[in-house]
Amino acid sequence: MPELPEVETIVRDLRPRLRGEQVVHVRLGHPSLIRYPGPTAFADGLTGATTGGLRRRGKFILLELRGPRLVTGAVLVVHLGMSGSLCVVEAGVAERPHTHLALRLRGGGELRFVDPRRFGRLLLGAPDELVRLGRLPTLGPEPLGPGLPDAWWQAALRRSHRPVKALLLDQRVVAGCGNIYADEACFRAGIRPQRRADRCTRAEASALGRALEAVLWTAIANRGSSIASYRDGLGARGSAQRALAVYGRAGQPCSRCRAPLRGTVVAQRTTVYCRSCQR
DNA sequence: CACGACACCTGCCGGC
DNA sequence: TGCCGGCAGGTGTCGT
Repeated sequence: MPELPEVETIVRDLRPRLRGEQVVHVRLGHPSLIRYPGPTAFADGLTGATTGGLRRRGKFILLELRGPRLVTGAVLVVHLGMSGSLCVVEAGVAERPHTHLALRLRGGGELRFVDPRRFGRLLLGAPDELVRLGRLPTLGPEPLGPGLPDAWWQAALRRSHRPVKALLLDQRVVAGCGNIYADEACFRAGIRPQRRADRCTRAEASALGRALEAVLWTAIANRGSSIASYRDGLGARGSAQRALAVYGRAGQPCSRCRAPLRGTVVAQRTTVYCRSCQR
């Protein structure tokens, strides 16, 4: 559910509400979401900690923390999985089902992580240490910010025999792209998702990189997609689903050529593309 | 090593 | 109305 634009939206919304707060109480839900350390050390480390900056890395949310039981550089790491949401509410607000973490803050707010399917993850520690311990994956570069140069995309595609879409979904290649924006980027670049990466021209590789940047920036400007249960950091629905060109539109006319969009499966994921606009 | 298949969960939607 | 199958934005693990 949440890809880079959704996670970015949540981080932007929550950042001002989390800076310089103190955690006065911790409540955990299902323990299996706590991936590091164990639930007891996790709760103890958070209790009494002071919050700092909030940032995004790929689809991960990182909240900087300082506390008596925390190593320097410690962060609370949150991955939303397919169905997770993160928001700050007033402490008195009724708790939704599947709330797996509630941090009561001295200022009267409460940071809540809700995740019905429990595909999400929570970790506590210094990011480089968590990677070294094998608790966090090594991620590829961020596709936004300065953006990745054409030569980078050309090299990445040339190196792989996999379908272009499989590359876009691989977080070790580039961090943050998921199923929606992989399809959207392929459409915008005029490349079929199932096309073998190393059979793309250099111009197509460059176009793919620029297309991914464009669809991600557009989605961020729209505050993320709002398919199904997505909520941004304020608990409201996003609006980018109206802007999607292909995702969720199998059988509907292509916005560019009016031919019916084709639904299929690529890299084990539902995929939609236009047979005439994408080659 | 690189890749594909599958497992992990609950909720929701459409069809019968 | 109610039940059931199918499907969902992600990723870790296992086998080839």
